[in-house]
Amino acid sequence: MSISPFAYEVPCEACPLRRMDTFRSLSDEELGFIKKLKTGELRSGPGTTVLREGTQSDHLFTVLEGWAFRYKILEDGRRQITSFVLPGDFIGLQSSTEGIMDHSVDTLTSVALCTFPRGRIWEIFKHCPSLAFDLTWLAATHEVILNENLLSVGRRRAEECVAYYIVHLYVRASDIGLAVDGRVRFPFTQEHLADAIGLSLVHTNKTLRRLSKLGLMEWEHGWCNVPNLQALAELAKYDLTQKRMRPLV
Amino acid sequence: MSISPFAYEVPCEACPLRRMDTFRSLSDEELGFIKKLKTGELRSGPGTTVLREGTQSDHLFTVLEGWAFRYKILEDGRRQITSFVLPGDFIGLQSSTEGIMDHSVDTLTSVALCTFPRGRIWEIFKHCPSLAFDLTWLAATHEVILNENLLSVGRRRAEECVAYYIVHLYVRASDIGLAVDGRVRFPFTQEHLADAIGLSLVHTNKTLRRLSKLGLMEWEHGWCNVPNLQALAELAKYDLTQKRMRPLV
DNA sequence: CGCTCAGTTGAAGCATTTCAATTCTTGTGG
DNA sequence: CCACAAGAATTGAAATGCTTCAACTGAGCG
Repeated sequence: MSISPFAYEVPCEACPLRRMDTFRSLSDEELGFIKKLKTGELRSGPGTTVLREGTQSDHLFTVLEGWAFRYKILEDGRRQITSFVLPGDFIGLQSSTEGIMDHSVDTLTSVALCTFPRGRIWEIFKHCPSLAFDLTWLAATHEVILNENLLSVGRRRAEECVAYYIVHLYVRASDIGLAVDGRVRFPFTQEHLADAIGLSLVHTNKTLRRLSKLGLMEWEHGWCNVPNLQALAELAKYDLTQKRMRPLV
Repeated sequence: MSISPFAYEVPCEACPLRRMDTFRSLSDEELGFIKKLKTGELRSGPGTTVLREGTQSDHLFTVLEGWAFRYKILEDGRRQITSFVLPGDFIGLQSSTEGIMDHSVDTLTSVALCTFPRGRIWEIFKHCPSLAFDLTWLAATHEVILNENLLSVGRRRAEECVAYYIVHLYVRASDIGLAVDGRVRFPFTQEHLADAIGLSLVHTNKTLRRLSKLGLMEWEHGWCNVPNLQALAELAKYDLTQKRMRPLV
């Protein structure tokens, strides 16, 4: 996985997201609008807390590059990762009012974020409905992810649970063009995975090993390969066909 | 709990939601817009499936009255309830594109829904940004609920988990004025609760009994009373102060 | 080259599930 | 108004999946 390929601020015309065919192309008007709203970029190294639960965030972010994750923690340290954040994701909107975050976001890799002032979000709705619609669509899409994960954590057993999450991440990353020779960068530890699926680290590890020995997946040195997605998805009792697609408008 | 207090279609001016002080009041323009979009009402008895996962829904709904719940099921019948649906909630938006639902919605009581054609949602964004903003805010609010529940299912132990969910529902229902003499209608079975928190029915039952004996809650004949919310919330390690509020706009 | 963090493994303990049976509620028809 | 059936709640006991503890191995880094 490359470190940021651009050394300083990116003009929206050259936004790396625009090159991904997962995202719809924008009209000149939309583009101009985004440019006007964009206040800058935030670059952080791995292991940085970008947003902290309980604090107020004056900015919303679009992820241009890198991996991060959203999570909540109980007072005694138990952590639940609610979702992973990949390029194209929008973060900061999922807060209660007044910009108080209901969860934290930490980076996993070096990350480039595009920043927008929260106070001006309203302008999007007022002047650029198509972008506002995208925003809502993004939120709805994220909700689909949360729903499926909730099903997983609540009702799947360890083996299904791990299998599901591997498939989920593998597909998501592949969809935005992060696969290289069928392998996808997994820039996180087994502990992160454990915290995402609500299992203990040890049991997650043992389950991973079992899946590996069955030849259903390989995850070494930060790269993951799933030779037969269909097979792993079936083990997870997960319907691969319900893939997310782009908005109607 | 009363059956629908209105026998036939409700004009938006008299919408029961408008009487709740949780919801912001609408301008004449907004009201007119909603009236134009509203295509009718859907009334269903308890135990009805309003939306089914995998099917296409041409309508979006606002809940005027009654309880329902969103859920997903695995092929072998294991069910995860992702959230309960109360008056003021919006359902149907949380679908993948093309209106294919990613989850189902069943009613718990008699329910009155206000219906909007999905195909015309775009008009809201185009012509009534403030309502579009509300829609997004609603989605973000729901995400907060999902996040907290995910934390619960994944990382809280049985006792905390049950305590959290009771508090959550009690507060949510109270907030929209459903509390009567400090008691709230809980029109669902212990099995529903079990499926919401990802525990077995038996263990949920035993945990409920324990909490009851501790005097932290009473739930009988479909009504729930929590004499000391703070105490129950503390047991759940849940911060009651992070209450949701209404949108900025 | 040694320190630290991530991954791995076995074994013991325990929370939760599953099984099975009984009681309590609620609604329905005689 | 009572008897009965069906659904919901309750309880004990056995089974098990997952967690915790503990120890070791391996990889990456200064």
